[in-house]
Amino acid sequence: MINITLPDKSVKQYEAGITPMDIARDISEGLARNVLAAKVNSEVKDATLPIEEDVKLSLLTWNDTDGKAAMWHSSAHLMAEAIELLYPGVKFGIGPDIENGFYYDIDFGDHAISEKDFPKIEQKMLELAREKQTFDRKEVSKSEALDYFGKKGDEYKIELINDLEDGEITFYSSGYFTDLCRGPHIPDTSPIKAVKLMKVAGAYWRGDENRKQLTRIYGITFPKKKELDEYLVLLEEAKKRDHRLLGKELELFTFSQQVGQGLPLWLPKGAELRERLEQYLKRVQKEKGYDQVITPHIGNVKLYKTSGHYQKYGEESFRPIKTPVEGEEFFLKPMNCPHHCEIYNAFPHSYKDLPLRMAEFGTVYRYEQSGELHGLTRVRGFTQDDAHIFCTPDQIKEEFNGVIDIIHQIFNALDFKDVSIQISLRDPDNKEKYIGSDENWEKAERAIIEVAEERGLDAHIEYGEAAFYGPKMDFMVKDAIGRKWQLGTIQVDYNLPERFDLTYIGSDNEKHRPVMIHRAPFGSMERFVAVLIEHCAGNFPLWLTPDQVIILPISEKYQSYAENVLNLLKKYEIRGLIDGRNEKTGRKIRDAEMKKIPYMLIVGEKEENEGTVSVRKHGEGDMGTYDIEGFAKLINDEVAELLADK
RNA sequence: GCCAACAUAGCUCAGCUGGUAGAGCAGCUGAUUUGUAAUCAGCCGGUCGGGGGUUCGAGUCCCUCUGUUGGCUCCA
Repeated sequence: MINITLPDKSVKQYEAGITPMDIARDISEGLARNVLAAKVNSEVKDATLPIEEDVKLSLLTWNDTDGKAAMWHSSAHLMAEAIELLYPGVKFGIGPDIENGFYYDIDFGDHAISEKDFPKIEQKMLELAREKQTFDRKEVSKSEALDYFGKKGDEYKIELINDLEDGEITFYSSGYFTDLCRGPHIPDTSPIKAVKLMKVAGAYWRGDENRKQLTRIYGITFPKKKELDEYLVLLEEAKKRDHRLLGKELELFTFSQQVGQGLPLWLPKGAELRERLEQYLKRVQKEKGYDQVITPHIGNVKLYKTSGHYQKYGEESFRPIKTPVEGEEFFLKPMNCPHHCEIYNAFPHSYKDLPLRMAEFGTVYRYEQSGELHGLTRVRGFTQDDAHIFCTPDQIKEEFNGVIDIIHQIFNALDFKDVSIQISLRDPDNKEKYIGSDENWEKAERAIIEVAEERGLDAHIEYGEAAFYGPKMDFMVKDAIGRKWQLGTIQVDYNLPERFDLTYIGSDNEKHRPVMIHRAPFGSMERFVAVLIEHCAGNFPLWLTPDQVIILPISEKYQSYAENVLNLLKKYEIRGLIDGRNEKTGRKIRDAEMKKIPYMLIVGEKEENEGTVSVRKHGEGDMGTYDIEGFAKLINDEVAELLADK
């Protein structure tokens, strides 16, 4: 007999060789129907594999991430089977489960596949799923495996097998389809009740752009049709929040073919909003001891040879600009740091000057591959809320703390509640890759980890993800519908101080090398605004939104009263406009709601006589009557609350 | 850059297998003077992304360029 410990800590005894499926059946028939896989100790396995010794066991269902993964991985096999039946002779790459569904990379040979083919593949998958095909695991020797795919003529699988050790190779067969696969899989295909293929895309074999591009088909499956429908609704919701759509509707920004792809044009409302963000950050930074600087948009090629960027990115950048007479070469600046290093070098520095914090909303230009461009999130010209802190190695910790304060403060003001952090450190097994002394790296890495610990930040460490010039800390936010975005960053840099020969005189009257910290709380204004739009679905925080109020006179008779109200509100620093159109109030309200203006003030005879406004809040409705001062206080209190340094 | 799809009025879209462009909204004009999510009527508006080809005839078929979208690769 063996002891099986279940998640509720209860222990059950069974004959050795029992399967998780049998145990599920022993617990309840209902559970058995829902079991997709099993977690045996810490490994996820097929629910049909026998257990021979004492283990901890969790039975995984659709409610478990690992259960979903098994289902989706099995769905990838099911799709492959359907495709193999419909398009004989295709060759298969890899087909894993992903966060939302699965994909399979397939070489269709000369046959071009498109989304038009999806319905027939989906139908075939459902048909096969109904056959309740089991996933049968089989251990095979390397030569058997090579023999099978050799006969099939699938060079991709052969390449994969060649990278595996003999003895660790398993095949899974379901219905007419056999695949090289580590598993685990669901017991049979019956839980796959709803299938949706999402998109086709090209994907390089093994992610290598020099190798053949396979056709990747993405899909997702569910145990209930209803869940698929809900998922599609969620996708619709994400679509409605798309910053490219809202950017156009709310007149925030646009693009022009004439100006060039990836070069955003900020419209008045968008520019005003962005300016407000910048002013806010500037104010916070001023309080925290930053100095604002301004540098030009181009820099001599020599600057980038010194910084090393020329050697690294020269060929993949925009081509240099040449002066007509001297033939001198200049590059559009791809980052601000080299310019800032030269500002540092303009004067000698004492240790007493440090830390020196140099901030600039610097617009930079980077050549991005055309296929990479996307709305405001990936562009060729953008403005970083950049700053460089020049400090001693001992000051790193304190400076990190200061930057984190700023980041928290602004995320808070913008209603990003769910913030997580990635700390990227050196690959401990590969220290030669990095510039800078071992001692300095250790000091910086320790400082970053300590800061995260002392502040109790939700941080995780990634080894080997540091830049070659220093460790970094990246800030991720989760938006209102649960998507993760990478925003701010803080990076330690030992490289540029070296390359630009930055020094300060220490208390020992000797020259020392400062450390540089790059930091950008928003990252780029463009990307940040995009994320903000999607996060708040265009309903910006009151302090930031282009128009805070719109005054809706009931008829032209009340136009002058509306103007009086607007002028009074201006005195309280409240931004607004009047909808003086010859339209019915219902229409004006509707239009104001669509423009997502936070407050609507309806004024007619009653209000004019009493010197009041009738307040309607966006998305909520009638709030009753306020006098002007009372309303101004309502607005200003709300703004103060949002901007309070919590 | 690569794979695939798409590109028709300012916006959202219709236009079957090729016969010479249509709706709603927006805009303009007029009527209406309006009380919490669309008042009515009329008018204006497109060399169907650019170029080339097939055809008696191309928005529709083919090639090519540009751009957009979804991925891949990349991201100082």
